[in-house]
Amino acid sequence: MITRNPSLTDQVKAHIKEQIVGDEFEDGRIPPEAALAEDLGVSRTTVRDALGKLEHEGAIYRKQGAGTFVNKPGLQIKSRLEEIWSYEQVLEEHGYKPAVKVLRDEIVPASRETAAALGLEAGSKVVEIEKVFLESRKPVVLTRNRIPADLFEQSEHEHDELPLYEFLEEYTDRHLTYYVSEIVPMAFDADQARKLGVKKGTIGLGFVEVGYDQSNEAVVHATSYFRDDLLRFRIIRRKSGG
Amino acid sequence: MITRNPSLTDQVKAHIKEQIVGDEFEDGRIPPEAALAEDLGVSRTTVRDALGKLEHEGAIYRKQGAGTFVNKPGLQIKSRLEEIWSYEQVLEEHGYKPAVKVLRDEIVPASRETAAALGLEAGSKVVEIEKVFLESRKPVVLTRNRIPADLFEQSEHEHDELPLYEFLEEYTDRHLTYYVSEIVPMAFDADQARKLGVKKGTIGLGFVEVGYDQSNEAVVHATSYFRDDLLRFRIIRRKSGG
DNA sequence: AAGTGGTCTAGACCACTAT
DNA sequence: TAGTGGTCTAGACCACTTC
Repeated sequence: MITRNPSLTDQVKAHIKEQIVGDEFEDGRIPPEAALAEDLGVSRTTVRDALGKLEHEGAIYRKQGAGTFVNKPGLQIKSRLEEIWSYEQVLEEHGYKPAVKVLRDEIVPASRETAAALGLEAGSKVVEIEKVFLESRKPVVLTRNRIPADLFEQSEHEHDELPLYEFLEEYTDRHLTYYVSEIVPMAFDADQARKLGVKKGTIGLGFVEVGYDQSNEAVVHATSYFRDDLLRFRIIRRKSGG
Repeated sequence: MITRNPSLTDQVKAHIKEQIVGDEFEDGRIPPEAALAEDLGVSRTTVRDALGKLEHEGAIYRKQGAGTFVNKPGLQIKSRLEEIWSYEQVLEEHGYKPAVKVLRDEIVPASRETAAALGLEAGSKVVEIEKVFLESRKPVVLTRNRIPADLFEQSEHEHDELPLYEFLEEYTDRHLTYYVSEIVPMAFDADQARKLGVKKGTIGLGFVEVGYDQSNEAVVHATSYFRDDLLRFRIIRRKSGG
């Protein structure tokens, strides 16, 4: 199911990113687009697409008429909400060595919320997987994923400790492409608190999310809970977004 | 300080968006890019850029080889974190008729946090503006903006009830281009609770943000607090982002 | 005036989906 | 196999910053 090599644009992006983190640009000034294009033997469009991605993730900024520059503070932003795709990765970025523990993995009838989120009949069967992500034995993240059971060809599966998108590609023909996430501040209940290793009533963050596949169909209803003392999310908000 | 007319791309985007919300596409299917380009008399690149923006904001989705389609659920997502640029706008999207009240507007020495966030000497003067946003007399959002005082040519200013980006363009030569926001779940203290019209200890969301201008300089340190019972944020998280 | 990023064009070819 | 979106090219002109 794995597809083609990285696009030219992504190769150019990676190449420039390397030079940025290697601090190879004088005064944080990145060469003109035309020069980059010629040096790398690609069109200016390809260079611009690559720079656009780097700008979007905060690694560089551009000033019309002036040039393109390294954004040093932007490079240091960790756990950007828009870029999260697996919690192991998030914890690694923080310098942790993450571990995953599967607490539960079973087929249950969908709750009303899950059925609504996934567009299922009430009471349809879903696979529900509960995991905690830990760093040096301290729980940081608790997740509950619910996936329609009929997406799976076989009812048995291993590897449920994999990141969800890999798990889905392993056992179904669905590819997660995006999530819509609701951000919920909350006091943890007894169950959540116990699994996160904190006292009941501790304040933390929750996400209520629906994940969609390549055909824009809802494939997963997820709820996640985070220890605010160990992990805090950031986001870059841009004017151009609207 | 206002500049040129909307780009062709943005005009095309607006045109297609109109047709989408007007439900003018059969079966939610949007015409091929080549057809749109010819009909509108622009290049396919321009059409693609416009469609790319619409896809990014969740209004459409594309399937390679198959076509481009209206994303009905995506159209209904309100208060998307990435797109927020003024809280009046957010409240309007929710069908509220927002009001703004300026609680405070004064020049004070920067706190340590503010000085660090803005790269100022400790104790430098900053303009601090505190506002609440209300809907039908209920406070929903409380914000505190701190701007270096020496950005202002004159020490007096009116119109401090304007959205911050308009206020800055009115009185300084800085344009806000993006924010880096940290998301903080919290229990409101007595002061916050009183100003938001809730009980002390009520759980809500906070942002701690730094806003940057067109030259990537920090121009505002903002802290904002939200009533979770009246306003909840969402975000679209994409795999392509990384 | 020179240099740089921003927008736009016209066209080629590839990868994938549907039938 | 036909049709659609995805990638890439080469080049033109504009808007803005810098000197």
